[in-house]
Amino acid sequence: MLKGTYTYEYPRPSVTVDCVVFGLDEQDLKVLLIERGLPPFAGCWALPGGFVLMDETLEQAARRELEEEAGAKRVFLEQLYTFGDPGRDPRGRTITVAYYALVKLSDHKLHAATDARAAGWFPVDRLPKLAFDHERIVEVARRRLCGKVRYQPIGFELLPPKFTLRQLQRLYEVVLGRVLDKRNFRKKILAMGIIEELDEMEEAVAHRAARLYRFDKRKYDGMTKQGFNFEI
Amino acid sequence: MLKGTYTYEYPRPSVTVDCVVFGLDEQDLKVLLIERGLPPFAGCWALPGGFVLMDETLEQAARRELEEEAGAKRVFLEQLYTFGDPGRDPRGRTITVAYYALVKLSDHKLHAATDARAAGWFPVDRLPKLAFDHERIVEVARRRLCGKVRYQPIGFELLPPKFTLRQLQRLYEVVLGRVLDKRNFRKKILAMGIIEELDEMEEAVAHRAARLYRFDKRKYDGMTKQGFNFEI
DNA sequence: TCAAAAGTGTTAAAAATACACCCATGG
DNA sequence: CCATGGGTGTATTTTTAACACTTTTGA
Repeated sequence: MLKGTYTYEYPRPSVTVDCVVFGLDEQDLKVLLIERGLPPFAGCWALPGGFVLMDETLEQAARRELEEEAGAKRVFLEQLYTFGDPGRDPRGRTITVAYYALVKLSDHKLHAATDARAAGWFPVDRLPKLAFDHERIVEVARRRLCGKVRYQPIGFELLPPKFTLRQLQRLYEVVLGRVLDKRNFRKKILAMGIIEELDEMEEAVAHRAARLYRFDKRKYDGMTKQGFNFEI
Repeated sequence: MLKGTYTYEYPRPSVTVDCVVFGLDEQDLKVLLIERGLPPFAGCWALPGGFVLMDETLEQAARRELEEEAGAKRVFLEQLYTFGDPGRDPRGRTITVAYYALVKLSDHKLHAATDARAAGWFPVDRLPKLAFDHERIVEVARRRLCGKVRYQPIGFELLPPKFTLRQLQRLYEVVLGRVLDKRNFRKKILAMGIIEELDEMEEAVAHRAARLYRFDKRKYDGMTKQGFNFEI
């Protein structure tokens, strides 16, 4: 991407991508934010993102930014919505294609890669003031996650590869914002037959150790072809 | 929008909107297409759409194109997805924000307004070859409609303001692609209490006339606030 | 031995499904 | 008088919801 002059017959907007990166820890659902170094909104927290290059797809742009700014590689990523109101960027008309990503906070190579700029995980319901219209973007992402988690098995993207049923239940409770009945939850999720019981137990807990499970994606894909529908 | 020269430090893509306009008639679910007059893809059928102007929102751009190219005003319109692969437009990098619209084919001021260019309604599962990646866009729109119609009362946007239960049922059958049980369907939809029974009957049919109903949006909005969830 | 979470079944209520006949109308 | 779709109820199955105690472990 050479800096130079590019001339067009009609004015064109800039196009960016922004990513709402969700992670789950013991306390809450969290969002990864980057502290902006440059104006506009210098010193303000913002979503990781940047300009779309001319020879990359939108998803590639989002993955590139995710890697450059958040150190996140090979994560679940899905297009969210495109925000393009005139005036959303004081520098001039900018259209941003927002994505949301789900990462395993246990993989904590994450903000390591964040070159020199401050990065941090913030509880999704106690965010600092954000740059641009990023608060609205996070809100749309939160709603999408809440809706989608119920009928697609994407929640596993927020957990380590091996997890307990309690972790899984807490995930749904946090994302959906309501408590679930333990026995009914376990019955339902196990009846689906898409999570595999392992011969391993939780370790180093100050109480009875829970069994570990793993999401069986191959089986899920097979069942999906047979008409199975995931639903919590 | 003056034609002239606009110069930037970095290259910028063009940004367009395209609309998948769905309508329902006695036979099928249909999509509105416009015959292209100019290259690329001159003579080919394509979705109505065009460039986003610098001072309008994306939705305004979509509504403007819908009105200019399809004569459709005040219709249900929702953002679908943004398509931006390099190479999807042979003229150069073009990112399109796709919308889908639902219109009442009974309002047939529709393709009237289509200035000089040919427009036509095509069955969604027997489309001609389309320009650009518009086939993919229609496919994404069809899936969105199929998913959304089940948990949001948007189907009514495809029917006249007063409709029979049979029409409503056929709508769901066509969109979902499967048959529904008449008695169970009527039971369920009436039990929701969001459609109002009118003192009017169908006219000029060669069999017993069916009662007309109307979607009660006020009531639906009220119930939604109380936690009601529409579901078919 | 205590605190903390793991694990486990049954019952009742609600929702979904399957299913068939008579009625009204216009041609 | 017949063809066409309108309109209606019940029984069965499935799904969901409510609910409490015993077990295991480490501190």
